[in-house]
Amino acid sequence: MKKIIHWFRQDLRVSDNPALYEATRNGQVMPVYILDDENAGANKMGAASRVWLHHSLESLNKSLDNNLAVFKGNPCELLSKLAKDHEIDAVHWNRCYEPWRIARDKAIKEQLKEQGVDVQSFNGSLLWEPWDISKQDGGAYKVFTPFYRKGCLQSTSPREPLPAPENMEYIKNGGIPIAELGLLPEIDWNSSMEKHWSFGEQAAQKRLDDFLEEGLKGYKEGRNFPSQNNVSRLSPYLHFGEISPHQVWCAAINSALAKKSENDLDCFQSELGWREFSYHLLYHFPDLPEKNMNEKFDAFPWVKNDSAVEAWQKGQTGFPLIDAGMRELWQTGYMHNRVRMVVASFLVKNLLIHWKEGERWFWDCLLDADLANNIMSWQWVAGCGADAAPYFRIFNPITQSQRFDPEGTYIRKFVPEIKGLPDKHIHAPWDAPKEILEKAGITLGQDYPKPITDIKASRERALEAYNEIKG
DNA sequence: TGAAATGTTGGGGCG
DNA sequence: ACGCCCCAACATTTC
Repeated sequence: MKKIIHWFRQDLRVSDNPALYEATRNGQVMPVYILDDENAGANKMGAASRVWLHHSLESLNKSLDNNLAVFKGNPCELLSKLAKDHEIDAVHWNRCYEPWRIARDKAIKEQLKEQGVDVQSFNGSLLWEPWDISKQDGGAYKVFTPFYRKGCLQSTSPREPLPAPENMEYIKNGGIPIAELGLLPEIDWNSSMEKHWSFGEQAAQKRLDDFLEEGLKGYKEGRNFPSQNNVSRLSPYLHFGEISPHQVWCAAINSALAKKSENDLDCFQSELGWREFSYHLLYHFPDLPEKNMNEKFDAFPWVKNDSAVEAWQKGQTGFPLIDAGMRELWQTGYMHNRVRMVVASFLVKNLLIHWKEGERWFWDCLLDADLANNIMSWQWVAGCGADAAPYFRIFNPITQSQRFDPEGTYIRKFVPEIKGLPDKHIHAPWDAPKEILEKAGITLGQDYPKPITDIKASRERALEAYNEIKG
């Protein structure tokens, strides 16, 4: 019997966990989690993510019959010491792909090997490894469609999920209580957010099942409407590995509805494909978090405007759809994808604020904050990323609102102070006739802000700014 | 995974 | 009856 540490990182589950599965087949297991704030640098986990992590660790610990050993500190030192103290034969983990984690893990592997400890790493969180997908000429794909269709879909199919290990034999160990990681905030802003979610592996499976039963039908169209329940809302679970993309991919293919609506299935799978694309790009272009993929944007005339940024963050821009989205983010730790695109376009294009500013806010507020996805998506919206939206594609927040929230259901949920406005005027209150505003009990500038910018003028200003760098 | 400007077409009102 | 204008409605181009 070998003695093996399974180091949990972004794989907080026991089913379809390749590294854990192999460990339990080969010996006794010490399950370990280490909160590493020392190596992350600028990419230290945000506040909302920490709340999610807290609850997910509690859940995982239960699944492991309270055998999860939790630590805070530098994983290299901690693992090295644990291995010595407990005469460990091997350390297992599932791979992570953020540049700082790759560098850290490489150093840890060397350290442990030097100590005579075997290290095994596995793929637990990507359908295709970034180094297995490349163009004919050997280079990395920079365009989504060929990456996905030629690269991924014509490569080997994702594996079938593994079962949860049975009859695990644990190696007892200390560690600290999860509460002592200090993941929950001192001021209680989290409990209202928590009401919107269930945490942990079983909750993830239930969310997947519910989505496949209720949301997948009509996904292709319905996913655009923030008041409809057609999106999966699996992103936080995927980020922390409470569910694997393999489990999602295979369950979707095998679901009852998949055969009936292939378009919906294809569309949903391609969204998982975008996740793969993000990781692929971050792996091959590790300076993406700091640098514009398109260097022309280094000369872009970004504007500094703290009060505009603050209005955006707090959902006080005077544009109902934007404000609804930003408040959904603040209140629930999540924002519907369509609305993410609209609020991002507004910040970057109508306000000319650097995408990094929005990226940092999302990083801190999103429960699903994920370096690869967040960076790729912001660069995509800003127009500086790989296969990005062309610079002249500027969302009109009013048109988007009329098109994707026609009855104002989503707006009324998160911007209740204007809920008395009729559908026709809820998208642009400043255009409503006086008597209608009065009837709804709204004085613009008091009960709800006047718009902080002129959409037509700011659009033209953005086009001029982009023209400067077009070259 | 846009929006606005510009171009084209065809039906209806009207002198 | 006919031509002219207007303007939706749709298509194409441009940003």
